[in-house]
Amino acid sequence: MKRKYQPEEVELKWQAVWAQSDLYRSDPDARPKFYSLEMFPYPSGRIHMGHVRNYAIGDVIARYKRMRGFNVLHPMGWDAFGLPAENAAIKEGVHPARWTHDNIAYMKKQLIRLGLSYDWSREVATCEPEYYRWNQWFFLKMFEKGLAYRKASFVNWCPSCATVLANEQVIDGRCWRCESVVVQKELEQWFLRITAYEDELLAALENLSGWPEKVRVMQKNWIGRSEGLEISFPVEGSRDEILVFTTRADTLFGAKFVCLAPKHPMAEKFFEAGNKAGREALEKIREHYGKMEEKHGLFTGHYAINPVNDERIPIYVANFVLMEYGTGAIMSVPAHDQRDFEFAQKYGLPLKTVIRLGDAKEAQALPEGAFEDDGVLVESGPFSGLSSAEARRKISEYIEAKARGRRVINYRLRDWGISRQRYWGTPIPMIYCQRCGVVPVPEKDLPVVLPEDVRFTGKGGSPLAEAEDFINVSCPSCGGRARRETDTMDTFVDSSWYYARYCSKAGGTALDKADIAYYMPVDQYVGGVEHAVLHLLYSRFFMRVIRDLGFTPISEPFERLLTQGMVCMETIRCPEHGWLYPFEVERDRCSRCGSPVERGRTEKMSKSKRNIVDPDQLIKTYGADTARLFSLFAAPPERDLEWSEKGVEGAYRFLQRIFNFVYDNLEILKAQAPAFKPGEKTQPLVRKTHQTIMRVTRDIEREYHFNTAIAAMMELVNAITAFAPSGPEDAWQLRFAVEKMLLLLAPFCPHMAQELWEALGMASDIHLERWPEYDEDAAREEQVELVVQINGKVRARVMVSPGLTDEEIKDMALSEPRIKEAIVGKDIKNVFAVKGKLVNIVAR
RNA sequence: GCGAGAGUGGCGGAACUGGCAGACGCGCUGGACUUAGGAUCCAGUGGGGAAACCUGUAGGGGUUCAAAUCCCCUCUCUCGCACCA
Repeated sequence: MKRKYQPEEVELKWQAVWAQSDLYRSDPDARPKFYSLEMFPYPSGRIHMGHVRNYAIGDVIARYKRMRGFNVLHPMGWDAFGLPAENAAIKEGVHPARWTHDNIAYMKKQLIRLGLSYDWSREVATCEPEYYRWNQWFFLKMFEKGLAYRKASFVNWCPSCATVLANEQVIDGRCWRCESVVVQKELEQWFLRITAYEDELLAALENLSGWPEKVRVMQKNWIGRSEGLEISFPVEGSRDEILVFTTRADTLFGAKFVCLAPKHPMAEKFFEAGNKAGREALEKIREHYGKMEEKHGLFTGHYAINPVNDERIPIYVANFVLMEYGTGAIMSVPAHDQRDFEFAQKYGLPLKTVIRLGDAKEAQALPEGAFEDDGVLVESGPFSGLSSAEARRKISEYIEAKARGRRVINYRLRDWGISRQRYWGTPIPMIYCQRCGVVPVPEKDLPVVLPEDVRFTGKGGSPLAEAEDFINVSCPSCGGRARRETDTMDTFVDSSWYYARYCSKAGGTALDKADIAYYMPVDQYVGGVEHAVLHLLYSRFFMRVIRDLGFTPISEPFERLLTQGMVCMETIRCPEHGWLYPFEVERDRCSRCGSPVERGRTEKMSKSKRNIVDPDQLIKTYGADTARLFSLFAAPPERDLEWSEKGVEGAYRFLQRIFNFVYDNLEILKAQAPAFKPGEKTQPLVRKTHQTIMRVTRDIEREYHFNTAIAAMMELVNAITAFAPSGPEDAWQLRFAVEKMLLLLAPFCPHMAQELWEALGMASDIHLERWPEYDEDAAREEQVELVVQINGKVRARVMVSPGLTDEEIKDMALSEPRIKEAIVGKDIKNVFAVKGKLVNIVAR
C-alpha cells in the first residue's frame, strides 16, 4: 500500500515529539552562541501572513545555525500590553487580561503548528507583573539618574468622551468613537531623556554595518542633527532679546523679520492680559499651530535689531514656527527660504537678495520662490564676495566675537514621552504626596500591580483614575496620605529590552549579567520596517541605559537586522459587492451575484481590501512545510512577496515529489549503508549533490537568499528523480544525494525532512545533525562549456576540461572549424580570454 | 519638494567582483497514461524567422573587446520624511 503525503499527520507527529523532548531549549555552554530573534507579536487574536513570513525567515536562520554547531537561542514572547485589549473591554465587555491571555493561547498554538523552533521555556508576556516590574525598576533607576522627568505636554483630547486619545484613535482630526473634533490638552507627563544619548545614538549608526542602509538613514534623519548659530536679536526700545537659531548664518544680512512660535514667552509678553484684542488674535494664531496649512502671522507691533547691520525689522508671531525645535524663534530670510518667502508674500514684507549663484551679475528674478542653494554673498557688508560655506564660518566667528551669539548643534530628536492615560500598561511607579511632592515607589514595593477590578466605560479618564484602592496610598517618605500616579507607560518601553530579558531567567534581578554576557547581543534580528525608527531607536537607547547601569559593556542590542518585505496579494472587486475574498470568486465571477470580477493591483494584504490568506486555512490545506517553503521561495526576504495560490501548489508539489520518491524507492535507499563510498566523486549525481550543498550554503550565508537556495534544492530533486540506478552498484549515489538533500531541506521544511530521515532508517533527530560539508573537487565539472564569441557575439560552444590556461583556450577557440570559417578574410585584432570559460575574438 | 530603493518573458523571480540574459517556480503549448483530468509523467516555451541569423533587461546617449551590471540625461513605480529654520 503506497503511502500518501498527508502533511497534517506528519507535522503533528513531530511537533509532539519536539515539544516532549525540549529539542530547542538553550542554556549557556561551551559552544559559541547564536542569538536569533524575531520581533515578538502583539497578541491581536490570530497570526497573519506577515507573521508567517517573519517567523519562517527567523526559523530557517535559527535551524541553520544550530546545524552549524552554534548554541542557538531562539525565543518567543508577547508584546501583551496595548490599546486593542482595552478597546475590546469597552466594546465587548471582556477584561483586557482575559482577552490578552486567550489570544496568546490561540496564537501560541498557531506558532507551534508552524513548526517553529522556539525555546518556549523563555517565553515572556509583558503584561505579567514578573515582566513589567522590571519596567518599573528601570524607570526608578532612570529617575535616580535624572533620565526620567516630568513636564507639561500636549495630548489628544476628546471633549465629548472626556478622554485622552492615542494618535491611532484620532482619524482625520476626529475621535474614533464619537467623531467629535479632537483638541490638544496640556497635561503633566513623564519623559525619558533619550536626548542624553543623541550624539552617541547617531555616531554609532555608522558602525552598524549589519543593518540595512535604509534603516540607518531613517534613524539618522529622525535624530536630525544640525549645526548652526544662535543669534540674539535685541528688541527695540527694551532690554529684551530674542534668541533665534539658524543653519544659514550666511543669509543673516537678508533677514527681514523675526518670527516667534505662538507659545513663545515673548509672544506672551507682547500681548499682555490687558490687551484684549491682541490676546484674541494670538489665540487665533495658536489654533493654527502645528497644522500643515496656509501660513498665518500676527504682527506684534515691536521691532528687533539685526545685530550685523543694525537694521530695524518687525517681529511676528507665526503658526509655522515650532516651539519644540531650536529656540522657538527664527530670523526670516524671505529671499532664501521658501517658507519665509511665502510668509513675506502674504503679508507684503520686503525681501533682500544676499546670495547669488556664482558670477551672475544681473538681478535674478525672484517671484517664483526663494533661492535656497549655497552661492556667493552680496550686499553683506564685509562678508560680500565670500562663498556661503566660508561666510557661515566667518559670520559665526564675528557673532561670537561680538558676544551676540554662539555656535550650537540642534537635534530634531525630542525626549520620549511615555505617559499614557490608559489602563492596560505598566503603572508608572510614582506617588504624589502633598507634603513631599513627587516620591518614587521604593524598590522593595515593586511591582506596582495593575488592579484587576476596574470599570471600562471609554468615558472619563483612565479606569485607573477611579480605582480608589489603587490610588490611595501612604507616602513612602512621610507616611501621610498620598496618591499614586495613574498613568501607565507607553508599550514601547516593554519592547525596548525584552530581548535582554529572554536570555536572563534570573528571578531576583532585571537581568542576569552572566547570561547577558553569553547571549547578547542579538546576532540576527528579523522584523518589519515599520519599526525602523521608534522600536529600534528606543531599544538602542535602553541598551545604553542597561550598559550604564553596569549590566554589560554592550551598547548595541542588534548586531544584524533584516527588515522583511510585506506580503502582498492581488485585490479583487465585484462591481456590486466591492472587495472580495479569494474564496468568493469562482471562475472570475463573484460567487454571490455572478458578475465578472475586476482584478486590481497587488497590494499589501489587508482585511479592508480582503486580499488576505488565513494561515489556519493554508496550513490545513497544504501543511506548515508548504506554507514556509512558499513564503521563502517566492522572493528574497527583504523584498515584498506576492502571494500566489498557484505558487503554493507548486511548493506543495515539490514536497510531494520528494515524499513519493523516497517511499517509492525505500527498498533501494534503505539497502544502502548510510555512509557513502569514498573515492567515487566523479559520479554525476554525487557531483550535483556537492554543487547543491555549495550553492545552498552560499545563498544562506549571502544575505539569506533562501529563494535561490530553494531553487538549487529543486534542481537537485529534479536530478534525483531523473536518476535511474542501473542496479545496486550505483544506488548508493541515490542514497547519498537523498540524505544530503534532506539535511539541506531541514531548516526550511523541518517536518518533511525529519519524517523522511526516519523513513531512511536514521535513528537520530535530523535537526541535531551537522550541516553537510561540500568538497570543491567533487563539485567541479569534468568538462565545461567554452563560449567563443566574435566581436562579442556567441559563435560557437566547445566542451573543454577546466583549468586550461588562457593561451590554451584561445588556441582551441581559433582552431574551432566554425570560428575559422567565420573569420576568413578578416584581421584578428585582439583575443580576450576569461577564466577558462569564454573567448572573445575581435576581428574586422 | 527632499531622501532611499526599484524597473529583466504572460507572471513571481535568477544572473558572485562587467563575460553565454531569463536558473528555479507558476502559467501556457504539445504528447503519454487514463472512463475522466483541474492528478501524474515526458517534451517545448523572450520576440521575429522555414533556416542561417536578427533582436531583446523602462527610454535615450556614452565608456568598453564585452554592459541587466559602470557613467550622464529622461520617464515610471514603491517606500520613508515632510513647515525641524
